[in-house]
Amino acid sequence: MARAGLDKETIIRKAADLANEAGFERITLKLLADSLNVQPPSLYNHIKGIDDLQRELMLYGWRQLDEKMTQAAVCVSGYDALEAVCRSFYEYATENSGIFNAMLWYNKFQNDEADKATEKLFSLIYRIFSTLNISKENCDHLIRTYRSFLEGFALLVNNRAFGNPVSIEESFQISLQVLIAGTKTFEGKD
Amino acid sequence: MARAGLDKETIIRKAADLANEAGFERITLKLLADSLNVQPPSLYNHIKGIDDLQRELMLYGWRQLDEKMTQAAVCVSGYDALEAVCRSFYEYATENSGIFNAMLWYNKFQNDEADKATEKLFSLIYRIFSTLNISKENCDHLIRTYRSFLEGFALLVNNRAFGNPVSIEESFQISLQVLIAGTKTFEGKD
DNA sequence: TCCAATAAACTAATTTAATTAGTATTATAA
DNA sequence: TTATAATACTAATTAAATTAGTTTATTGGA
Repeated sequence: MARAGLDKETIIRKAADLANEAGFERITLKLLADSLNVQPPSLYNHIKGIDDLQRELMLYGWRQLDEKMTQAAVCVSGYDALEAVCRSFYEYATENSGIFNAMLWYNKFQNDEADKATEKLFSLIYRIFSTLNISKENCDHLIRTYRSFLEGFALLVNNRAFGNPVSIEESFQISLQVLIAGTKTFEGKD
Repeated sequence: MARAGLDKETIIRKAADLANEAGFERITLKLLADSLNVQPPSLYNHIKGIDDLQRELMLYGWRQLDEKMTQAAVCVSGYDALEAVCRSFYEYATENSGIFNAMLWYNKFQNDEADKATEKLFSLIYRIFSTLNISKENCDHLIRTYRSFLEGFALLVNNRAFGNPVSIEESFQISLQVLIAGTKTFEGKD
């Protein structure tokens, strides 16, 4: 039988596609194997199992997001950079809802690789905040504020939990205004 | 064989306990049945299956949270009420991480019952905002801002995604300060 | 009180997914 | 060219969800 030419990268990419199309929770090794025209056990030559697959998908997402956010911060500074970076997070999370779902469970796989994938991202945000005349200590807290809002907002959008006809784009814009106005009250504090 | 005296309520409560103790994703009908000293098929006399169980757990959570938040809003007003209500959300979500996890997937079961469970909650928040001299339109957006932040923050706390030793309690406090300061810039607007 | 109907539990069987064991075949590199 | 390693396979196992069909307890009239 002809070799399928599988490798880890191919498998993760296909899983990412399936996650975005059908939903993260609906990925099974059977479905994945079918999409790749192999039998489920063949996948075990490249991944350790479904937990490993999910972990790889999580890492894949954070690495892609890091790339995208870093690009968004090029040639902008201050609050403009902050806004650009937030917006790129939102775009990635909503355009890749399946992968984003895998990323949410970040915690469960806590390890060096995961830390490495998010470390660059953190230092990017950190660099932006540090140009805003905000104390290091408040920086740490504000990063959590923004991260919470962004993950929460994207999650709710992806889950179509915002029921009424109010514009989601406008809500995002106003939310950023609120956060930024609030952040400004911390300039020079401490 | 003696009847176990099962009913839907008993099953949901036990599932809620298990979700908080072992994690929402780890609930199986086998585990649940064992905890209730029955065989898995017996559960089907009261619930339609595992999807139905998860949906019921989601509703159970939103009803409990509604109750708790309403209590938190008694005898306070304005931004104090807003803060009290946010804090009670946070407490519930972190003290009931398993149930909160079920609540997150709210969307997937969108129906009248789910809407009814969150409707009261929405109108509570709405009433609070409407005392703050904020336009109806901005109200709609700000509710999304707060909701996103609160769900995101609780999710991250529950998943132990805030790695560093910075105080989580302090981050929550500062986040609320940021949101409230930002919200104040919308007073009288529009 | 008795009995029919209903509800609640059961056992047994089915389906589907994840995983493991063991085998065969292809590619590669000495 | 041949040994080795990698890759895919089939077959079997385990575990969970679910369905079918049966039994037994409860309960509300006659």
